[in-house]
Amino acid sequence: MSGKDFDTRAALVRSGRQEFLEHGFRDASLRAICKRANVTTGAFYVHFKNKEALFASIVEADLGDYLDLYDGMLARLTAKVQQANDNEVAIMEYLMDHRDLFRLLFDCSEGTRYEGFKERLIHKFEDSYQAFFEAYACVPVDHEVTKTLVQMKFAQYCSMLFGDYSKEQALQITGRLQTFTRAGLAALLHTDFGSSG
Amino acid sequence: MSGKDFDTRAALVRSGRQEFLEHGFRDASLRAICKRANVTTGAFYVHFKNKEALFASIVEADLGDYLDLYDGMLARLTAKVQQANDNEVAIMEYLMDHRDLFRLLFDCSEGTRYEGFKERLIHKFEDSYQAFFEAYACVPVDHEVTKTLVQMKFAQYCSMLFGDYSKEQALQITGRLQTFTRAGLAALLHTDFGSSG
Amino acid sequence: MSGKDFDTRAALVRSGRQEFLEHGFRDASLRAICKRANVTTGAFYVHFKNKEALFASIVEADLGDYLDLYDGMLARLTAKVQQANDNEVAIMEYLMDHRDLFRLLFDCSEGTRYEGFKERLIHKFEDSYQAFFEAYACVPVDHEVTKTLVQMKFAQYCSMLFGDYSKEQALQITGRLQTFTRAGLAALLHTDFGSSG
Amino acid sequence: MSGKDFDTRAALVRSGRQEFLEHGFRDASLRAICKRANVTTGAFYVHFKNKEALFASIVEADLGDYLDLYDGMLARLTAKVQQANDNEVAIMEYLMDHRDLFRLLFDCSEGTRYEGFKERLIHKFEDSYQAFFEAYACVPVDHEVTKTLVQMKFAQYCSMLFGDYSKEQALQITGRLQTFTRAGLAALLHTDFGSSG
DNA sequence: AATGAATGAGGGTTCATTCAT
DNA sequence: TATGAATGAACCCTCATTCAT
Repeated sequence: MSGKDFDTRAALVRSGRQEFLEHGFRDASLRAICKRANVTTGAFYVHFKNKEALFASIVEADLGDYLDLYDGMLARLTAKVQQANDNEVAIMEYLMDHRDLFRLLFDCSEGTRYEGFKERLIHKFEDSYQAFFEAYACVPVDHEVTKTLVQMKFAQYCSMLFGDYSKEQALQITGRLQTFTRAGLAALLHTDFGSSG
Repeated sequence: MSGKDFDTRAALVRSGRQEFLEHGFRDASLRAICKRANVTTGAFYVHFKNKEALFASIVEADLGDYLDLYDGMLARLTAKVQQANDNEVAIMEYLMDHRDLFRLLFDCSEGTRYEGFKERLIHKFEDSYQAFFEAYACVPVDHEVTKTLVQMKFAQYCSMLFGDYSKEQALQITGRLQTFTRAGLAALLHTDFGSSG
Repeated sequence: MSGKDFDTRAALVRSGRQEFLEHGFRDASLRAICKRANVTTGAFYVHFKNKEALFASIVEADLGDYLDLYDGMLARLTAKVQQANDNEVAIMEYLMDHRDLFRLLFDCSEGTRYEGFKERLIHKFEDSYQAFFEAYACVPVDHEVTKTLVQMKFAQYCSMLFGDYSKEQALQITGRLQTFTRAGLAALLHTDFGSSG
Repeated sequence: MSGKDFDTRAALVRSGRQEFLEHGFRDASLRAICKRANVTTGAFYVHFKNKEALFASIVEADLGDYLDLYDGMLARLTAKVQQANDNEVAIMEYLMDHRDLFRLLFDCSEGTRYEGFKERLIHKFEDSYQAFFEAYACVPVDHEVTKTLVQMKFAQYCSMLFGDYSKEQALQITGRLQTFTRAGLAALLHTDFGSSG
């Protein structure tokens, strides 16, 4: 817990984040992470049990201490969906505020215990969407159609997450796309959502 | 030309396809491919110049001989988009007819010369969409919005490609989603596409 | 002994000679030899027991059937030396007439049973030179000096053998160098060899 | 910087030198080098980037830090030749003081960036000799004759370098051979070099 | 006589992790 | 806390040779 300790650990977290983002967990080299952090491999193992522990540490650092990753965040995100579809901007804002975190979890976690995170989150979204459809649709929506709609929604998220956008741009695009999504869903469900969402 | 010859090569292609689909090109192990095919590593090199040649062979076998991969297919696919949006089903059918091919190219080709295939294809789609919008939209569409729409469209394709659907199911879902997409675009462009596409 | 047989064997001998000359025995690839000869590896083993047998065959083909390599040729060559030093040109002519042979034996035979051929030949030369010196020198010549003189003589041979000279050029240079060698030896031995050799 | 560290590296340098001298760079096996040094293959790569780096390290260790290999040494050696031919002993002494170095560079460097070292050095010598001849000869000397003379000179060097001589013996033999060389050149050039060189 | 697929050992190299210091 | 040398398995690939056809 001394100042030096913190520096080393912080440097590893920083360089680990970069390497994992660039190459993914499996293809990231521990040596490269250490080299980028100006730290020896031995020092690494003082702070982290192994490569995966570094990944976990990065992911949890991004999450902050107040959030229980596995349950809390999914609940948090899906809760917003359940408030109907007028909170797209809120979700996008949340994702953009934890950009590296979601990039890592969505695209770079293969080989860690977080593998499949995106898929699990998608599954929650599917349930939420399906519930929403059952509540509002004048016409039944096939579950497989829902699945694909959720995939498309996640593609929208990822487009922002992995694109070169500022948070402001991302929110603006999200706003524009709400027109698209809302009209599309209205047609699909034979439901009029009104003008405000 | 003996029976045995064909068997080994075919076994390598089969096991290679599986391993590449499961782990991606880079993380697939040649030893594992050979073991799965009940073949020694030396035998592998009788049939293929190297690991990438196996990948190329699989990809080209899927393509068939009638298709020029790099130019032909992109042109072929994007041509369909340029015919407006009433050929979604045709595109989906094409993709589903070459399912493993596109799975490999879209998701498992990192480290091969096919790397970036999906991104290049997406870029072509962006151009096509943008051209389409400029022709039909009553309201200008921001290029960044187009990009995200294309990402969503590819998510739709991938949802079928990587999901557990028969071609028939995929086409049916695609049909249902046309309602969604068409209405969404109409709202976005302030354009009425009529009832048939 | 059929026509076809001869062709294959001859092709292997020809391409083997090239590959051995270019890479040496050890670093020459049997596959490359076969490929250059448009012959399969299997066919190779019909005609030759193994890689070394091809080398031996090449060397013996060059020698002709009338010459017993190990003893005969050494005797032949060293006999000339014993006739004093006025047969330099004859030796050079002999070497140039069997140029590939001596290139192979001198420089490309590592790993074969011919390895050390040059060294053995050099040793014979040393003996011959030493005997010559003992017969003609007015002053004793240290054996180690003899050794180096023989090395230099072989360097002269190799300079022609591996250089890009026609036989005529080689003989001409040899003639010029006789002036050098003779005067040098005369000074070393305190002996006057006269003007003709 | 610990004692163990130095030992391993030194052991690898020592065994590498032996293996390279015995088999040449290309045919030396890293595994064999490691085994001879009682070290795992992994340990090798702690100390050297790759096989060639070990070779370079050995060569540069032999050179010492005061000498710039590529330019410096060639200049150094050829400079001596340009001082006429009375410095044979100095050259020989220099070579014998860096015996393994020159053995490696002359005979074992194929496949490394030092490949062709001897040939380049020989070329420099040819230029120096030719210049010397043009300055002192009463009779023109054909360039091809010069080439062969240089080859013979190098044979003399190599005879010492690869023979089993002490430095003292080598210098003594060199002295004796000066008689030979000087008289030979005098005859060839029709020039009297006097008694001292 | 000829094929060419198959073998299995060995090539150089990289890896995450351990451990004496 | 930190070092960095060491491990040993795994990586992709090449080799001379064998053998069923």
